[in-house]
Amino acid sequence: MTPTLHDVARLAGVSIKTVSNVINHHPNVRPATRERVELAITELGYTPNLTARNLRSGRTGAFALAVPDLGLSYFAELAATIIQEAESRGVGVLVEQTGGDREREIELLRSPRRGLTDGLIFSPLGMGQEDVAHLDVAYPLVLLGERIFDGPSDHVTMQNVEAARAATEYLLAQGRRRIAVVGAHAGEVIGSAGLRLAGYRAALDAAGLDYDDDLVGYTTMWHRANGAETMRRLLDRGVAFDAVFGLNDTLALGAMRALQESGLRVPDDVWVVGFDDLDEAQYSIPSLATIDPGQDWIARTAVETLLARIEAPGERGPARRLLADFRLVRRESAPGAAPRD
Amino acid sequence: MTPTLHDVARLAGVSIKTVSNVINHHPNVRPATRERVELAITELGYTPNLTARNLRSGRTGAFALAVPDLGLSYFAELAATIIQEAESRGVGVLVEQTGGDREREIELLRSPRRGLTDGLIFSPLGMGQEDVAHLDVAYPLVLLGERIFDGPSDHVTMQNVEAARAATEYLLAQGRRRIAVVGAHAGEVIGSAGLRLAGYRAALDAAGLDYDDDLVGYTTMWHRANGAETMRRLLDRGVAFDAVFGLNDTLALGAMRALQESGLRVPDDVWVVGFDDLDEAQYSIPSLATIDPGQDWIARTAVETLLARIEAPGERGPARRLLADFRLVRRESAPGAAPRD
DNA sequence: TCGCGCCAGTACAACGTTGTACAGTGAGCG
DNA sequence: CGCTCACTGTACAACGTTGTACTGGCGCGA
Repeated sequence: MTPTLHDVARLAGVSIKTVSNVINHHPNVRPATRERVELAITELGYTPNLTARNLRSGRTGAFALAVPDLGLSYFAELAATIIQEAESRGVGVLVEQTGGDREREIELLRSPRRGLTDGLIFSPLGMGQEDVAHLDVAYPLVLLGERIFDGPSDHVTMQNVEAARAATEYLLAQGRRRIAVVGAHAGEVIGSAGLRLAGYRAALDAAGLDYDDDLVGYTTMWHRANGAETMRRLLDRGVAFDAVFGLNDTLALGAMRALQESGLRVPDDVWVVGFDDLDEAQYSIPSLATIDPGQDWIARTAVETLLARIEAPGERGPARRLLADFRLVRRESAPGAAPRD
Repeated sequence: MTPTLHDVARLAGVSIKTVSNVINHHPNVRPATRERVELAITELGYTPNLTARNLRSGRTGAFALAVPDLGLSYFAELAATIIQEAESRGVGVLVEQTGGDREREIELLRSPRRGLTDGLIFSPLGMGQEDVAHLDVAYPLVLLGERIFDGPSDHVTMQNVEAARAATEYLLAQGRRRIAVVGAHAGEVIGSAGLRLAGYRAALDAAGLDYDDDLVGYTTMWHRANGAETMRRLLDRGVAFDAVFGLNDTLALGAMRALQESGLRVPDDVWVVGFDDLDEAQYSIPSLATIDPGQDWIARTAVETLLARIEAPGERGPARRLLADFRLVRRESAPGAAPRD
């Protein structure tokens, strides 16, 4: 079927190793020979068999990226950046979706399909700190997110507590006093929801304000629908608030939607701040103030770190912790002046 | 390093072929032997080397998916569905982004990385009908989208003309008479923009209305920003309209954004209909009426078709054309009664 | 003129797996 | 008792590539 080194070698009248040498630009090939071989290559339309090459070299030239769901804009944008970064280094990306399901995440770490790639960038959602041992795998692994800390692998993540605190402090500095939260996870301490809620509480504390659990809307998933539904429950409860902190942008957008349905106006009646700085946040009505958690940096750093591990096998070295810078993005939904620096 | 068949065989005191037979559930292995081998496998933590297996079998158990950009919600949702479908069949998906760039799309079709997978689902954006010959490749290929028709490969696509016509007819049936278009591509005949504009014109024709180019907003990209910007230009031009047909949802959402900035209200002053039925369209303010072009069916069908080709190599068979059903989704931005069926 | 070293190229093995051909054992049957 | 056959299991080759060790020839310096 498809031509191999043997076919090219036969046509060019040389050994297969010489053809291999031409392809890999090894020295010690006479120009005349090189030319003859190259002619044979183009004539047959030869392309090296990557599988065979991978078997020899032990490398595949690809890594896997495991995220909960590309339907969630945050992960879609993360994947887009990671794939682009990988592409610029000539590396392919196999994308896996876990649905945020703990069992599937654990399974995925040991899946035979890992053998198709040289490493994994993994953003768990269902697994938690108790599963840290599962991360002790034989291949290069870079962990993302805030479900598990101090694991055996490199970890690239964002400043959830600090950024959430900055968002809350911004609202407080602009005179907001009753700040509702949308998207908390009951009882969670670490994890994006837990950490961001902690940042919110830290800001309240620092301002000498009491934490009021009535202002906190709980949910499980972070889809738009959950944001809207959680906000409706808060409104039904009848507690007054003058601002909303959505623990991510989709929640905040869903919440804005529910606010508008109830006749409240953003930002006239209620200010809203989100978290993630999705592309969409710029174009919502009103545009959504949010936290840019440094996703581009995270994507780039995750790829760099993983490839470095892949290229230096053996040297385990200590696990690295890498933290992105964040930035408050002011927009119409929370139109205050820039905070003092 | 990682154990191989040899290691397992040595430990179990059998030949490597017997171990292979156990792993692949071949018959003619005595239960006692099987047990001994399985014990050795778990003891060593053996996993088959997929690369070697692929070299033998000529299959990789993965296919590639090439889309312009996962940052575009439409493609993110498409990729999510395709990956999920592939996963349910035990197949991996390598995702490539072309940026919609013609050169990169052509290059990608011949990239050595194709050798890492068994086939390709390809959604071109930069290539056009003149590039149809590039699709004549040696591996299984399923084409998506509306850039190229009657190519040598299977093609799964949607009813652009008919669906756009249905959207326009819906607006006309509800009494709208001056329908602006956002997102047209100048001079394009095929391609999503060209076909959907054709559907729009067909609806006008059928209603005995004249096509007015002043109502058509042109752009190149289909991002939210382009929708907003194009709408602003239409407004600046001062032509009156009572409805907007966004050639996709992101354009329509951007356009809604610009309408609201200008003080116009949706749907009180202007109705808006989009195309794609993104998740986001349900949660915008107001929610966006749109066309559901049958994306789930397209994703499922593309995977099925590709895997069928992969599993039946040799038999080229005629290229198949597969068309999804569409559906008008009424929402707040265009709140008419259901159209008669 | 001889010998050394370098260049060009070759032969072979190996990566880890699976298909094919074959060998040994024991049971069943005439 | 001997033959056949089914059942287990083995040895070897092959998938297509690249690293290693090697060979032959030529030029150059002593």
